[in-house]
Amino acid sequence: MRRLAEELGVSITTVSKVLNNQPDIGEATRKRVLAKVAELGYRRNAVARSLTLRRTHTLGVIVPDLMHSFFVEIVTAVEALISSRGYGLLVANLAEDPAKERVHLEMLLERQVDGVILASSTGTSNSDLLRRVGTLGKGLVFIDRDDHPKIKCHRVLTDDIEVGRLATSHLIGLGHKAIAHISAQPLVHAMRREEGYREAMAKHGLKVQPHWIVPGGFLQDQGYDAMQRLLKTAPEVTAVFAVNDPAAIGALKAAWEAGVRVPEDITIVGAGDIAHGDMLRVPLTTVSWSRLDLGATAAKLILDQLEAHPAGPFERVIIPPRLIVRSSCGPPRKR
Amino acid sequence: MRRLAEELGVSITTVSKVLNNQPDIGEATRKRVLAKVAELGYRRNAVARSLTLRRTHTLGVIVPDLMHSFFVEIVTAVEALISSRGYGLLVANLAEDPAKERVHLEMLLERQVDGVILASSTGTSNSDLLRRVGTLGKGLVFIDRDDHPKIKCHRVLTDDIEVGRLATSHLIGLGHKAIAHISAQPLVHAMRREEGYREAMAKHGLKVQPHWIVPGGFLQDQGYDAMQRLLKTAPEVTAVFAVNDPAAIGALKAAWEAGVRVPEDITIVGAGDIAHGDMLRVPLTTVSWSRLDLGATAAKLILDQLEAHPAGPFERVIIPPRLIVRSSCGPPRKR
DNA sequence: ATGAAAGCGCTAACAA
DNA sequence: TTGTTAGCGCTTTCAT
Repeated sequence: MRRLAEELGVSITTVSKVLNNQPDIGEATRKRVLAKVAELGYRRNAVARSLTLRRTHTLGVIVPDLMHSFFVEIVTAVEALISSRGYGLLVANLAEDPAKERVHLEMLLERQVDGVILASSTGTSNSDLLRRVGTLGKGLVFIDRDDHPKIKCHRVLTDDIEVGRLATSHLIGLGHKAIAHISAQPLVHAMRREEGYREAMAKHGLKVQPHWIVPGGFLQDQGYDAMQRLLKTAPEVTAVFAVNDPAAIGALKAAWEAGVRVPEDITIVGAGDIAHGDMLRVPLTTVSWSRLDLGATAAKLILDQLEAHPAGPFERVIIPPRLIVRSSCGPPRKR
Repeated sequence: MRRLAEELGVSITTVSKVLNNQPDIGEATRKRVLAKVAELGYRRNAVARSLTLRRTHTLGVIVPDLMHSFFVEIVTAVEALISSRGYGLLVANLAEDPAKERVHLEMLLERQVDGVILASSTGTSNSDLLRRVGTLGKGLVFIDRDDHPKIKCHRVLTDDIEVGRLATSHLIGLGHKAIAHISAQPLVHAMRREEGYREAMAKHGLKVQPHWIVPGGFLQDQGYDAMQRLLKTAPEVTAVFAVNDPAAIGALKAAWEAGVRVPEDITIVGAGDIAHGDMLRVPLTTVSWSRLDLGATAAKLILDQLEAHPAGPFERVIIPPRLIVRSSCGPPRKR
């Protein structure tokens, strides 16, 4: 910038003003500066700019598992929206290791991001840091999560109880009675899916046997293990609602390997609408809510808070879930 | 930091030195400072730090399609490695719109990233910017790409000719003679896959009919369209090598919808080893090279250049491809 | 319409 | 061992 000013014989201030479209600059000077900028291929230093402005025009996003298409789709939506508004996106992946969350949060805070979009994989830790994010005037949005009830921030999520109800009611509607659930602890969205499952069962007068609820997790391997256990301990079960699609796919795999056919012998429904779920060996019936809406809404909320309504209320946006019927579910048969 | 210094009655410099583990600080002072840091929950401002250091400890990565598991896996590997070394990752997605590449590159340069990892979707544009990346002393690595022959930078890629050979030879070995190729232009890695296809055909004395090469692209929809055309124009074809897995999946879909069975009526092989490729309706035979190695190597090269060997030679690392046989390929039959 | 000067929060010579 | 000083490249009052 100094170089520009020197070559043009104007002050640095003038250059700065042109670059920021300040109105108090003569048309002639403006043109000259702009020409020089183009000639030298000058680009202003966002780091220096951030230091004075106390704005980095950078957001951070933390996801539990970047390999899962669900989160990738959210990140993609966020990136698309904010990059069109001149923001950059720092991506941090927990790789399902909750301990990393703190490190990543600190990394983002150190880098002075203007806001954080978080799909936490821990329901209780790091609330000190999260609180600080708000205190520092930064934006904070929880996506697909409803933990940390004390933290004041935007939340964009689906109705997870409804997710559980939708999946379970579908199975019940097909005629199933012995319906198992592969669960995940201890995040509230997982617990709510289980709650929806229980509600649907109760509503139809079906009693849930304790051993029908098998602790699994959000990962394919965990769904696989859970299903293996389930096949042994609960031969009466004809249908399974898995907490999410990766777990459902793991369950599918475990079933095949055990020679149990899906959907003929056992029926499986997932949640989250994983990529290529329609192309699977058994196209997966699932519950879907828009990742695009989720990501775009989160991005919009945070950008609005930052640029338009710094003191606006904290929103809570529900992305409605809907059932997607494919072929992994059928009526019950004896096994 | 000033606050820290004031409360402790020492100079800002002293605090800075402690924070940077400088050896010329008394043990007592060091402890006092560290205690205060913990007490106040102080974290240094990376923006200010970057300004003086002229290092942001941030890398940028640009990928053509974040939704494609191939690139997500690379990004994941990069993020895992660099975040463990204290670096942040700015992610930019082209969403298969090559025009965005320039904007994203400028965004990264403006933000003074220490290096950029690039899987370009344009073979010729933006070489001015790319050259500048090198000039500015920043790291630059091409991943899975070998375009811009004039640009001096690290390159981590696979042997794409071999990819084409591997896929095609497999089909030939199965007894196929009329083998089509769904191609993509104009990036050299795509052209090399086609070259490998031609080589393998030639080596086995098979003549490639011009209409067997159908222009497609890297996207599922493009593979779908290409296959639809192919089914009409080349009924003699019994096997297809698609430029990548998404295109192969599109082709699979087009085949099913046309009532053509895979692999019985037509056999399909892809490239890139997409996530869940083994769980597809027809588990996809493909050529695979490690995305983890690709990403980790790229990250290592750039970090080494930055921290250890600023003047080291530009490396060219080849990640070897290998065939993964699943069930989308079988021997030829009449259609 | 233009510019001088101060300052954003930090690091690094160099002195003391 | 500690502190003083001068920037890093930019924006922003406030004069002129």
